[in-house]
Amino acid sequence: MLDVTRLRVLDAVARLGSVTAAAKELHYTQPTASHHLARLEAETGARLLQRAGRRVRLTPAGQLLAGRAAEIIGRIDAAGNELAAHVGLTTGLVRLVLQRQLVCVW
Amino acid sequence: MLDVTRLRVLDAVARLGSVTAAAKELHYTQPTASHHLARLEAETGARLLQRAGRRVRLTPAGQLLAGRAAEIIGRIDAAGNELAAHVGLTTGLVRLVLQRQLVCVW
DNA sequence: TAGAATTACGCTCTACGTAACTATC
DNA sequence: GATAGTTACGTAGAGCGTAATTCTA
Repeated sequence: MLDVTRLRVLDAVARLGSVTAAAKELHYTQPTASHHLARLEAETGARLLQRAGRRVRLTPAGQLLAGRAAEIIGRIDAAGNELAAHVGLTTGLVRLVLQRQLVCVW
Repeated sequence: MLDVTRLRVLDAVARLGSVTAAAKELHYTQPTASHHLARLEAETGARLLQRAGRRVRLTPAGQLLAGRAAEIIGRIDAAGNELAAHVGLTTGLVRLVLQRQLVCVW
């Protein structure tokens, strides 16, 4: 099963054009983003990136997967928003959530 | 961001009707599945399950999220299959992957 | 030589299992 | 008492960062 954390990195690289920019957007360091990409290639058995000078470019397989990744991430975000709206409407609570950790409800 | 691992547990509970059956299908122990569900409720701030005797039933919020979870999981699986087909067609490799760990390529 | 990526290594935190507990039929 | 679920606790592994290395414009 594809790991969504790694798909997020691939999606960011596809949109922003570099590992560094992707890492920055996701609040990772560059090595962490690079590591996720390397693991994604190992886990899928597909070459997803190729060096182009000191930049990287997506292979056809990488572009294919990045497109699907964007759809999947969109679905996940939409589901989260939908649930939040549902909960908000039915309970009227306000939740403060930091790093997946519930901090406050009132 | 919703955790897909936990969504898989919720989806299995929705389809199979119990935490025990869901755990078995996903090759987890029952406490592990139960823990994922508890964390999912804490992270989303929504009641997703309610005890019904010694079974559990999904709340409306739980049913909503379970439906979206099934869609998301389907998308992820489809993307993985699509990529595998693409790689298979272009390289002719056979990959043996166990627990996300690449074991052999030839 | 400055910028971009990878590799090496260590630490923290999460995922998971086992064991113990609670509750319902 | 058997079955279903939860809570407590310990451990192995993954995620992330820092540091060091490689490569290219």
